[in-house]
Amino acid sequence: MATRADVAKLAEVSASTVSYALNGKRSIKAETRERVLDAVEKLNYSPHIAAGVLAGGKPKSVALIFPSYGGNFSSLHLDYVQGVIDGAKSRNYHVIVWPQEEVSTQEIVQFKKSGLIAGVILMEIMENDKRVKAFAKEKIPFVMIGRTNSSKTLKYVDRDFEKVAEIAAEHLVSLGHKKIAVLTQKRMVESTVISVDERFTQAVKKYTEKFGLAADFLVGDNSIASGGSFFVELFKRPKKVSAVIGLTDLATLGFVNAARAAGISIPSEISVLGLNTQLGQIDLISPALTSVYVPAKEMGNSAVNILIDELNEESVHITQQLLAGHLVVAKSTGQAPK
Amino acid sequence: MATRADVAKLAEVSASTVSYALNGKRSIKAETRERVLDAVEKLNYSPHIAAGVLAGGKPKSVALIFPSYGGNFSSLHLDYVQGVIDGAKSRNYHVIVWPQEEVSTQEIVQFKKSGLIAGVILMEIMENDKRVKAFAKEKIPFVMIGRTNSSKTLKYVDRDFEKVAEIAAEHLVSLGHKKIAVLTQKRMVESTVISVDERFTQAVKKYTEKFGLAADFLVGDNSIASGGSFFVELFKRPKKVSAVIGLTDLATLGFVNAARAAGISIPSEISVLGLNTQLGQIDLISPALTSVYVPAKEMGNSAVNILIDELNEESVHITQQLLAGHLVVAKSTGQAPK
DNA sequence: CGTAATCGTCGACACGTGTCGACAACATAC
DNA sequence: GTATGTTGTCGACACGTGTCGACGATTACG
Repeated sequence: MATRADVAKLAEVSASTVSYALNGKRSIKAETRERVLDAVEKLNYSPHIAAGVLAGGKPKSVALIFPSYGGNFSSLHLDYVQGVIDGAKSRNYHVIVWPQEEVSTQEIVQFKKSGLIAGVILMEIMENDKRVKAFAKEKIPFVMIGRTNSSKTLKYVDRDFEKVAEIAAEHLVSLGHKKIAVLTQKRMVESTVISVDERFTQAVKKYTEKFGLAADFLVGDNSIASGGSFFVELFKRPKKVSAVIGLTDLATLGFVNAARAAGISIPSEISVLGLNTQLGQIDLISPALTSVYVPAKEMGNSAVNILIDELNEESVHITQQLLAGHLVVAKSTGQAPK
Repeated sequence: MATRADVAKLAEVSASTVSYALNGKRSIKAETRERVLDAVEKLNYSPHIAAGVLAGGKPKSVALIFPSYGGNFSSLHLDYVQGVIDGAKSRNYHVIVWPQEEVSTQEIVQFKKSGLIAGVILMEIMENDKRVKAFAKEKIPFVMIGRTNSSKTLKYVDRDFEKVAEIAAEHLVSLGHKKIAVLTQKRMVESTVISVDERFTQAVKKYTEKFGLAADFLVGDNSIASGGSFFVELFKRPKKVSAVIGLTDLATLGFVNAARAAGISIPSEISVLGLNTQLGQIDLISPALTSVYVPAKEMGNSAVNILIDELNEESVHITQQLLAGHLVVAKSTGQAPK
């Protein structure tokens, strides 16, 4: 395999000149650089990464804690990871993944000391996350996908719950809806889901009020069965609603299925709008669900970019970012019945 | 950060003794090793990986081509990846992921030359896969998850289609079924799905015959709608079947939903058995689907173990492995109606 | 007791790169 | 003309580890 010395010899320059020609840290005559690049091409040279790291070069790798699979059928995590990988690649970084285990944190700290890792991307953030504390203590740069209430000073990418709620409320209002129901999930202990759900619920509360929508919040869990119960509960009430916002995938799906089974037409009798969902991406629900999608890939991409910006600390950068995602209007929402 | 020299000084031995005490490549007096290990502990020393690689040590990392997300809702890929990561970790290897792009292959070749990668895990194998050719040409060790018809001499982990078919056929026969239908997918061009589906179809053909099951093969695609069509087609026929094997997730789901909507009871009127599915893992289908699950994590785990075995080439090892996965009996299959 | 083999340890070197200081050539300013 | 940068290049060294050859100490064996 070709080394810097080989390139230097072929280009008839010194070894250090080759380095500078390649990394641009000192000025090199254009003609010389040409010669070097030609030689690089001819020898198919690429710098030995380990040697570079050892010699004090900054590592070009980022660690990613790979989520433990939670058991729902969401492709969310896959998209996060893909966003991170693509983002890293576009900036010439590599991604090293770790399983999400207790020991991993300690190992990453060591790996960082080894010089192979520049920073870390975390997902599935929990309240009082031990990893967060460990990385902060060791001063290892990290960015979170998601956040907790105590994340004020940390770097993260998260959903813009308020914006999503606003988009949703606005959409329904624009269709003439006045009374709606919101299908929420009951608080789950020690999970990232807690805050996500609470935040969404609060945001929806805020924006439905703001837009003058009467919203009824139903609490269940994220399952098909729960979706069916929502439907039953809703239609035995006297004062009916004309639209429903579902905050969880399975419950929303269950609701739609129950409605169809009961002969209730969507959207002519009731509109259904999904938030925080991946459902629309697949042909799983009928009619196709109008939703505000989770911009998962973008979030992953953004996270890794924030991290790399920090590493290069070229200037002051964004350290916290909220992404809403777009409303995709499909077949499940329509004009409110008169 | 502590280096080997620091450890050596504290343990009052030479630097090389520290190395040998840690890697066991030369015999060291037990008492000396103790001293070294104590010093390592005290200084929280861990070897600088990049330096090790540079000095000729074998890299302890494996590359994984991260699948491009195909758009179905399967968590299959997530499980593969998790299996690979866990397996690698249990053998003290790290996993570096690449997006599945044309350029990645070339980059991995370079990375390998850089000495940071020992081998590669491939998934989503296609016929005439360029990556396979490239790695074979460059003599980079790799293991595939999945295979093609021309994989005879390559290393891979794949599903044991025959065994799965046998399990399925046996289960239905044991419940007294005589006539069944099989829901298959039409050939898709240039995708890993081709061979998987063909292999399953052939295997099912073989074992239904072997067990004396009359099987009717219906061809559609993997969608809810297609599942509905299957149902319609099946029930307008004169000679009815008592059980159905679904080879794809969405079609199977569509079939079950259509049956329920039509008031056909599962399993008392018709049994449904899913192969090659992740469906049962989630509360998405009702009644719960009896299935032979894809042992995706095990496959990932196995693949990385085959790779690492090869790298260590301690002896002759398994180079090809077929995994069936277990039959999980749920609520969707029962005795054939008389 | 003498010789050979083995054990345990040490010192030295190579691996390939990043980067600092030095220095010649050249441009700029007065 | 001299004094003062600026540009372009080179040589040298450090980074931390794996491992080879050497060598004294110990053991085995006749």
